[in-house]
Amino acid sequence: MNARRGRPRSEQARLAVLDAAVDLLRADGYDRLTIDAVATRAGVGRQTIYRWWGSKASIVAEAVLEGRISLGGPAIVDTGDLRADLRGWTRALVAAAGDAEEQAVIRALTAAAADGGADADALYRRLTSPGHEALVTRLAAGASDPTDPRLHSAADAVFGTVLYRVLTGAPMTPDAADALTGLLLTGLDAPS
Amino acid sequence: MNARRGRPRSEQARLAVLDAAVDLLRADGYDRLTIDAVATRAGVGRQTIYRWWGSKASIVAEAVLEGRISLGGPAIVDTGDLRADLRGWTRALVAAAGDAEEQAVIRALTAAAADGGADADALYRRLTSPGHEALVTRLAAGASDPTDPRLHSAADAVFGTVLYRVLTGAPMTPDAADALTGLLLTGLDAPS
Amino acid sequence: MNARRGRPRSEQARLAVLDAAVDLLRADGYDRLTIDAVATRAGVGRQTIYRWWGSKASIVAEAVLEGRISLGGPAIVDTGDLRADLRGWTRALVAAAGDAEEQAVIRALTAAAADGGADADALYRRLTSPGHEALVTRLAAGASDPTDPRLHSAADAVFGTVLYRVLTGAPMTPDAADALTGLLLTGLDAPS
Amino acid sequence: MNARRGRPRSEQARLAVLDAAVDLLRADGYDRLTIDAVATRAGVGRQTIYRWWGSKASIVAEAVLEGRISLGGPAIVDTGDLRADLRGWTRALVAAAGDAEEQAVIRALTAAAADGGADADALYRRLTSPGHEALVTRLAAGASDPTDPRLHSAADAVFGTVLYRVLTGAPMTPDAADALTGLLLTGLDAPS
DNA sequence: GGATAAGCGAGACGGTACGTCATGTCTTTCA
DNA sequence: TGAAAGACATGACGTACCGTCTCGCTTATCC
Repeated sequence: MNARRGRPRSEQARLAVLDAAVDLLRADGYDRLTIDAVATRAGVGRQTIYRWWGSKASIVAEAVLEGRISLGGPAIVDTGDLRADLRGWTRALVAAAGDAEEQAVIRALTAAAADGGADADALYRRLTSPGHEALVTRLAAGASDPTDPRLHSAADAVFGTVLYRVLTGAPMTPDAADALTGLLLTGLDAPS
Repeated sequence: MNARRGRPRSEQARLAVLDAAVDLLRADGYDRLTIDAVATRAGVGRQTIYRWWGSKASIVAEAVLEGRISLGGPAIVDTGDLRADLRGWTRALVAAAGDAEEQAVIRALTAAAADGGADADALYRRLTSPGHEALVTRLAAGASDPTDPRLHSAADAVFGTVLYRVLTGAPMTPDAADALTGLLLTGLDAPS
Repeated sequence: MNARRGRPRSEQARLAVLDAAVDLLRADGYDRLTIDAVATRAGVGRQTIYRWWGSKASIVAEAVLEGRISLGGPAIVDTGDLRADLRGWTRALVAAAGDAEEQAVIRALTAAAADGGADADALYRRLTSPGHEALVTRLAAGASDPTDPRLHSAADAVFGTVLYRVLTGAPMTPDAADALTGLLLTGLDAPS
Repeated sequence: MNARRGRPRSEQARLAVLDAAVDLLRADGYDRLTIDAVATRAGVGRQTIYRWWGSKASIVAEAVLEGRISLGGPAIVDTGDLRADLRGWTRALVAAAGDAEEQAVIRALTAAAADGGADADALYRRLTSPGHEALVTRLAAGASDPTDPRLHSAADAVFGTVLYRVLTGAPMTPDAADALTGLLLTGLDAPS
């Protein structure tokens, strides 16, 4: 019986907005991403954006939720050799963070989270949590105590370091990546 | 002799601008900090700001350079007990980062660095480097090899983690601080 | 087989629209009268208005046609004394035009006629013609030549003057009304 | 001592705005005259218009004050023959009011006065008063009593009738003009 | 000590984007 | 098939800042 009255929301418009936003974000960065530009590029009325999103951050958040934008790096494999798996994955993450376009996205989203409205931090959490969770899971699989809270600390340290280095304009080198994984894994090996 | 002709730059105006910028930054955050507002609050013509700084980031950078804004936390003491010293300092840093106003500044400057113009990353480096250097120095003093590059990695991890947790809206707890220092120091104890 | 297929037009909706339009017109004036507001107040879909009227002016025109809005002043009596009848009626018309709400309607409809779409002048004619015709009829009853075209000129002069004075923000006084009727009746007494 | 500080108002911009407004008014009518369009055509920032005028009506009012727009018809001559002079002038006024572009202006300004903000009626008065005053003066020159208040009533009747006929979409014919002047002059000849 | 020069507060300039409002059209469900 | 609901693209509104450009005034050095 209940099926909402009135014209239903246009899925086409929704997708066009998200596409346009991601394109412009990659091309120009977050601060030069304007609602006007998104609307124009998407071929959509400005009011439509305000109706459903209301802010740049909301649009980007939805793009993140749909997986159009992510920061997790590649998936983590489990070969049984934790040290090798983690080293490889961290190197890959660092390499991704070294890419210019990827960096633009990181900066854009960090800016969104930082200058941020109410939902901005949630956005950031959503953005990094898939990779974060995957990392914790892989660490737990190789750990003596899979519930050790230090696993989360280690994962925070990995993402935090990558982010920090991007923001200082000095992205990590593969050596720095190796040093970090070594440090953290050795630390985790010891009892807390 | 050449001692520049014309009216010299007004130190009073310079200070008023920096004061106003810091006040507004703390009060409203970086994105709501406008040149207009700074000029008005400082009782200064807008052109004067453009003449000497040219952008929001430049003003904030100068405030950082003058020590009006810093992110380093307290100074690191050296009692001979590296573990205790580092644990105490990290807890203090984390406590500082838990303060609402301090958090506003962190977010503000992160936003500046992230959505960032040309000088933004340098600004960020300048902002964190005093604390970063002090941390590396203290670590070196207690390390078997004071030139170990992993010292920098550890310092990056500390600052990166604090930053990352602020951005996700979940600032670190004292326990998380302890876990992180334990992890890193244990890692550093082992040979690379 | 019934003549008209489908759901018949809702008389209730039609009346609600006209009521709402007149209310809003009196309250806010013509320029602040919006289709949106009429639809909302009438509890009617916007499309219903576009289907049957298509413009603000059309709605107002229908309200005029139904006598919900008029500008004619009172009815003209015929006591046999043309001068007295006309003088009394003109005074009444002028008094009506001095009323604030009545003035709002006059201004509203004049605006409609002036900035007007295609039908606006027709609206204006419909609005004033009942009073105009009644006035010509009364003049004809007292005139030596009931077909004298100057009767229409005199009627135009009466309505035009009232309108003009309202628009200049200086509504007529009873004395001015008397002066005008005197002028016109004396003029009509003389042969053309 | 006092000489206003800051950049002085640009006369060029002011003139460009007035020119653009008059052009667009003549071309499109008052309701299709938008601030946006005026700014664009004048090559002026929108804010500049809002700074000095704040509304369409204010711009038009200033154009009227500067004589760029008027409704008075031609000047009234005084050949000694009042009847002939007035008949000629009224015919000219009616002829002018029959011109399509002139009519657009009349409608535009009537709309402005009618849907009108605070200053709109003053605008209308300013618009018609030069012609009105000239007419009263000419009537006074031929009248037995130059202070007769009926002279103003007659002038109001002339302008009011012309306006009314334009608004009803039935502009006056030369014959109607003659009828009106005849009516009023005969009325004025008789004692009040 | 008068000329020259540069910085100063003030404030207007042409712009861009904002977020809101109303328009007229279109598309759904319900009666 | 009419009517309500309500989303759609469009475009003007008035505001806030942007970065630039005159102004008159002030404060310095230089001839």
